[in-house]
Amino acid sequence: MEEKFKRFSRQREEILEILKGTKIHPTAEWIYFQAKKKIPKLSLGTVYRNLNNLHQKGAIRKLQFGTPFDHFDANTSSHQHFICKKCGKIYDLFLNLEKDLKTEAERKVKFRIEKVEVAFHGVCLNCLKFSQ
Amino acid sequence: MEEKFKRFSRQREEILEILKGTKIHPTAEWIYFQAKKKIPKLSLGTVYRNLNNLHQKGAIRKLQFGTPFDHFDANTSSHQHFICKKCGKIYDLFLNLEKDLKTEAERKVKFRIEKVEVAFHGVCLNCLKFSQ
DNA sequence: TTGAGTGCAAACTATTTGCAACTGG
DNA sequence: CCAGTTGCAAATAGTTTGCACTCAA
Repeated sequence: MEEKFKRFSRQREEILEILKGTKIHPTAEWIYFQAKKKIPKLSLGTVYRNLNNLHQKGAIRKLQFGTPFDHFDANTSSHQHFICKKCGKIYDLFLNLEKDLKTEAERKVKFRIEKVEVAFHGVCLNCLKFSQ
Repeated sequence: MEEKFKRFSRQREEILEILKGTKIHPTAEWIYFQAKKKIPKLSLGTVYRNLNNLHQKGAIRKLQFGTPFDHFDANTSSHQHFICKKCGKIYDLFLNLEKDLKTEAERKVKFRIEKVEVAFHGVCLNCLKFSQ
């Protein structure tokens, strides 16, 4: 699935491994600093190039939550996100209604729907408890 | 509802009117060029400042669709978007499942959910017909 | 050998911001 | 008046890109 690239590269391998090993939906820069621990000469441009490459190939998801940063997610299976406006943390949700949403949309319009993005915004339990 | 500002300004009024009068979910620049027809001295910075202001007050929605541009929408009632990856056009959808989605999410996590964003990506009917 | 991939730095560009001037109440 | 708002231009900052070099196949 993720071997649609022309060639192997240690940088790309490492970037994908790091992304698969976290659930925090990191930014390019976070991935860059993690990967730099193992590949000290790594450059940020390479991280961006590979993330875009992986995204185009469908190996990862690229997410925007209204912050100035793009976030990345190696979990490409159907799930949703909750973004806490206090702490900025991004949580995964696994709701069953997503496919119904697609079905309902397809009943209303004759478009070819390829992707559904669902994002919830609000305040997470932790922030509700402690910062208010 | 939209009069939570400290003072009246012709620029902000015009920006909001233009946004209310379109369904294309325009960018700041598009609004800028439209408004400039009536207020020639208008600057792009003012457009951004007012759009952010209106957004913070809840008078408009700010949308990101994976393009480098922010899009704006004066329709703040519950609805979803479909973005065509061929022509870039943004369509409104009005699905009934959105509140169920919120309910299902609230059953799973004890977060305070304030906003739900649903975006579909794919190819619209027009592009399906004509460009393949 | 060769062209895909990299590191580096400069370029790009959407958006934000500082500041002096303006203006609405 | 005087604080909110503007126009202008410069700054910011996340991302992209050109180029010479490296390295996988």
